[in-house]
Amino acid sequence: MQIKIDNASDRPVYQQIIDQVKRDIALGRLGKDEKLPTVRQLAGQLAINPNTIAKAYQQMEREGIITTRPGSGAFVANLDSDLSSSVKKKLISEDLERAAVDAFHMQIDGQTLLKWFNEAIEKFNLK
Amino acid sequence: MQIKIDNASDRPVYQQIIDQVKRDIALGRLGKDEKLPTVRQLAGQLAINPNTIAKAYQQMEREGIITTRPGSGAFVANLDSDLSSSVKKKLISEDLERAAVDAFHMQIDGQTLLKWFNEAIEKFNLK
DNA sequence: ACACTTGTCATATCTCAACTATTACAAGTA
DNA sequence: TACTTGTAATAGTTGAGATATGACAAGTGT
Repeated sequence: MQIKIDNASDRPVYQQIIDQVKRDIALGRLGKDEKLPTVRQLAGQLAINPNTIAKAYQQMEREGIITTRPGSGAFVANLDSDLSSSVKKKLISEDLERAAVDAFHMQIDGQTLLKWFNEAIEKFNLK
Repeated sequence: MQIKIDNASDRPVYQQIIDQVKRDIALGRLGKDEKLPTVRQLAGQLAINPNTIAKAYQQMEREGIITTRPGSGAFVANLDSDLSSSVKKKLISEDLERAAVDAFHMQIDGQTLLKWFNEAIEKFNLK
């Protein structure tokens, strides 16, 4: 479990942890039932407060990404999204439209953007 | 100039304003040299502090999105991106990969994601 | 049973970004 | 000259994020 914290980032530390765990799962680097580092382990390794790690784990559990058990640890859960299709589309389209707006202002043409999009999804085996 | 503030959003107010101005420009609703609402106007309309509007305008000027002149107002500037191609790709790919990761966890297949992507870029006439 | 590990909880404290409130000023407009 | 406009400065409030520390209940291993 290789996690890196970018202190220059405007993104909070606990959110960076969530991002990277979700990314590793999507990339297949973390499989179902696989064990995550313990709260105190990761806190020591990253030299940050255990509460911050705990916050990340708790939020991921709420999202259904992992399951946690005191005494055992934290483990990757099943893929199980209970969101409605319309909510899913809304959440994801926000990211996609933000990319499109930025592309416009950066004068990126549609063809280039599509190429980058394909590169992005090839990293993750969607479907 | 129709701007809506979502107080429930985790996104700061000044950032929401920037998002929507950039979006309106990309959508063609705001054209070059077109005048934005004055700081005090928009502040009154949204019932928020003028400083917050000013902050948004200042940041947009720094980004080259608009030009401002005391006494006159704020106006849409030229499209003029000075970022290198690699930086552009990095910034945009962050959004695209985030969408891909979320899609994975929401169990969205690649085909559906591609459809949503096309819908997103059709709103903006990219080239 | 016992010692240990693990996630969780609670409290207190610190920092910083965001926002508000208010006043003043310089540049442009009419 | 009177007015509008963006900008600046100062002071204050709020909340999120992070830290420090200690305790607790649930699970593990012997």
